[in-house]
Amino acid sequence: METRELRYFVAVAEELHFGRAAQRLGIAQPPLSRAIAGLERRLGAALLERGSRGVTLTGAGAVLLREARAALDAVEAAERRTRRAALAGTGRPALVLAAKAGASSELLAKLLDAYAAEPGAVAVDVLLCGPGEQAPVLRDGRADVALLHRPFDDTAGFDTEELHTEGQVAILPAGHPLGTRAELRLAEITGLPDLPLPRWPRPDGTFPDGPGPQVRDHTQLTQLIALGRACAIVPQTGRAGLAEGLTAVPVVDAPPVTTVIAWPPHSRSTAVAGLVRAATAL
Amino acid sequence: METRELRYFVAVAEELHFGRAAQRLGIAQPPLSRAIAGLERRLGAALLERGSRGVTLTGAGAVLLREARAALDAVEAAERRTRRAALAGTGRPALVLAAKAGASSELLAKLLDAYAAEPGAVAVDVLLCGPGEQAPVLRDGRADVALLHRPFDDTAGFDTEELHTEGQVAILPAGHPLGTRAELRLAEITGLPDLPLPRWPRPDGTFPDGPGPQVRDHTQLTQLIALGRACAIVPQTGRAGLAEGLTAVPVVDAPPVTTVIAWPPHSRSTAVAGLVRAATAL
DNA sequence: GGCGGCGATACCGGCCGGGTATCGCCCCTG
DNA sequence: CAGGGGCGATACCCGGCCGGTATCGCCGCC
Repeated sequence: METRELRYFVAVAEELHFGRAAQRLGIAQPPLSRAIAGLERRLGAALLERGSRGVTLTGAGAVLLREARAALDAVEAAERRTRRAALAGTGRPALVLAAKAGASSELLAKLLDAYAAEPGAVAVDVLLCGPGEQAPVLRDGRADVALLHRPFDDTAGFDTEELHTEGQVAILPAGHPLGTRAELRLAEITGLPDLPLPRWPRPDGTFPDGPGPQVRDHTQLTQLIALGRACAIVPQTGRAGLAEGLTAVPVVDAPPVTTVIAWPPHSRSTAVAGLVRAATAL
Repeated sequence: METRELRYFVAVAEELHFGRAAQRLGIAQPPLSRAIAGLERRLGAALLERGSRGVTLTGAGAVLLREARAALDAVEAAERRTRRAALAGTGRPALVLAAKAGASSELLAKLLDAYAAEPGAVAVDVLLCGPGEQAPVLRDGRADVALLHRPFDDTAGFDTEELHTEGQVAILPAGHPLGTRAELRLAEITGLPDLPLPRWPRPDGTFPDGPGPQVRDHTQLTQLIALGRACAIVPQTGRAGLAEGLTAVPVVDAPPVTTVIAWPPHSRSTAVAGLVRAATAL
């Protein structure tokens, strides 16, 4: 199977429409039809059900969609990482570290400093991601290493080392009655009608239903809290540099957050290994 | 990048010789040279150093070799799993479970029984592997799920659930002086000049240096022990059905062995999920 | 200096991927 | 019920690229 065929199939499987898929791929529709038909013939399996109103995936098609996405990510990763490795020594970014924007900034700074002090350290770029974006970025090669936060991020499929575990705090508007308490419990916060928890975007960009404002980044969040329109539960270090007008109160029964450093399991490169060593030595 | 190019590059990188690589690929040498040159041109990176005596990998080439192997495994896995999914319902093997030959046979039997009793269970094939072979088999799609044994097998890159933890025992020839002991320590066994630990093949098929006979499977091992030419340290359940002429003694300070069920992280198919559920419910 | 090994280059032929035109089918609608 | 439009499949053609053979250029070694 060629990657071209996989790309074609993914396009059709996502659009469920040959015409739109062809358009997205920048080719005409007939070659696309032929390519899919050829794929099905070679696999000896129907991948798509051509019904009278629209196209649907067969069981085998659903399997191929999942597997093809993973395979294409791996191919893309190969290309990107090779390009990056080729620049090592000459141009700059020999290693890309992905981290969630607005999180672990202190840890991140210490890590970069510690690694830079090592002999043989290469230039490290930091790629700041939206929540939950680190894993895909690591899978498709835009990054080589990532800082993830359990239990929010799924670390499945990567090698990891734990770096740090911390409790969580509630961030409240400064004047809020609960802000004077020494500690809180989850149940006291999740049910507040005046301060709903915000909704974060899902990986596909849409928002879950429910009350609470939609937020896309940290700045929006702090602003909303300061306005008294929301509250949030975040790891303790999120309290550092707390903006004007916000208070933090520990939430004793919130699950602890573990920051881990993660990398693709097959990429035991010396550069990655060095960064991991620096991280665990912190 | 097309998978053809990746296959070509891997062949050259492994052979470090264009002629032999071309032969292995079943093509002539000139198209291969051109394909690699094209790849290097498009990546803007030298992958191979053509020296006067032979070809060597550049840094970027080494990165691409690792990444390309992973990517090709993923593509192969996509193809195999799709073919298998297409047969589900009609022909038989809809799910393939990899397990180490000669290990966990009791657990395996219970697992297969428990899963078969579930509603909606599909046909499961068991693929018996040599030691350490389960992970590659899972990566390239020959299997969908595997039973692995920590700390021997590397579970990096997979989702896992722990099933069972057990201590290890030493297997000795029946008449051996240590065979009468109630328990042993690692240090008492590893140094025995008359009963060396056997050497298992590495993933590439070669054997590490050292004393001790070379063994490739469980049968050879038991035979060698019965002959008084070796001893072994194996998980407790390996004692079940102990062959004539062998004794087992617990090794109290050997690391415990955990049997886990593992599957590729992206393949949350209902069939795999059902098997995992059956396994954890044991 | 000649020879042999090896990768690169030159050149050619056939296949296949991609394009345009068109068909066949089904659904929807007036 | 007839007509039209949307959509995927088919027919057919062209060009590029993949793969083959022949040959060159370079280097090391008898």
